[in-house]
Amino acid sequence: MKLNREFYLRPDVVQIARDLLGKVLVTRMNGKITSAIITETEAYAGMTDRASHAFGGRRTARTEIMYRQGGTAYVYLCYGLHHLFNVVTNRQDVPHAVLVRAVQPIEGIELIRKRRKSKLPDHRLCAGPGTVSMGLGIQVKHTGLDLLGRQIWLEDEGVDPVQITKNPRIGVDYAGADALLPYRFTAML
DNA sequence: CGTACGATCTGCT
DNA sequence: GCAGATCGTACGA
Repeated sequence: MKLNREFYLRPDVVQIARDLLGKVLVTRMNGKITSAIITETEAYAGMTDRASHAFGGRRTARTEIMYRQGGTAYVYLCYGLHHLFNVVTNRQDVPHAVLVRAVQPIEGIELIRKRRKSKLPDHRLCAGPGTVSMGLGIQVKHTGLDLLGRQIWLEDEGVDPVQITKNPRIGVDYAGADALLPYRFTAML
């Protein structure tokens, strides 16, 4: 079952980041389905979070997507070459988002491996935010897509995540004190 | 306009 | 462990 709108509209983005562990991220590109279980996420708490693109209410052509209603895809280019996939949460005009940092392939593994051009074992194929998008075929052009649509969505039929750990986020040293917030969640399967 | 800098990955040492 | 890849975005002049 696809996660419903209510799941994404909930106000606590940190809770949603945790709840996304064990859920299934599915893409359908040119009729080809690939899917993977989410094992690592990070919460970005909108205007009050120095690590967020929307800090201070920053609202630009790129970040405009973050201000849409929960259940929207926010994809942006990082370091000029990586497409990072985020789940927008909360109601319209509250720019919260969850970055999906790692997944484990379950469906369409051959295609995922082909997209990745990698010989790594299955469970390491999409073990970082850039490789999640590459493996599932997600690109910047998909930013703004509705996650209740037919191209990218999330499902509830994953697994019960166990041994959830919470740590500071990666690569956000510029965020000062906010870099220490325990907004990163990792699950064992 | 010009420029500095990333919510990273890979391959080589 | 480290450097190089690579370019859109944001912001100041």
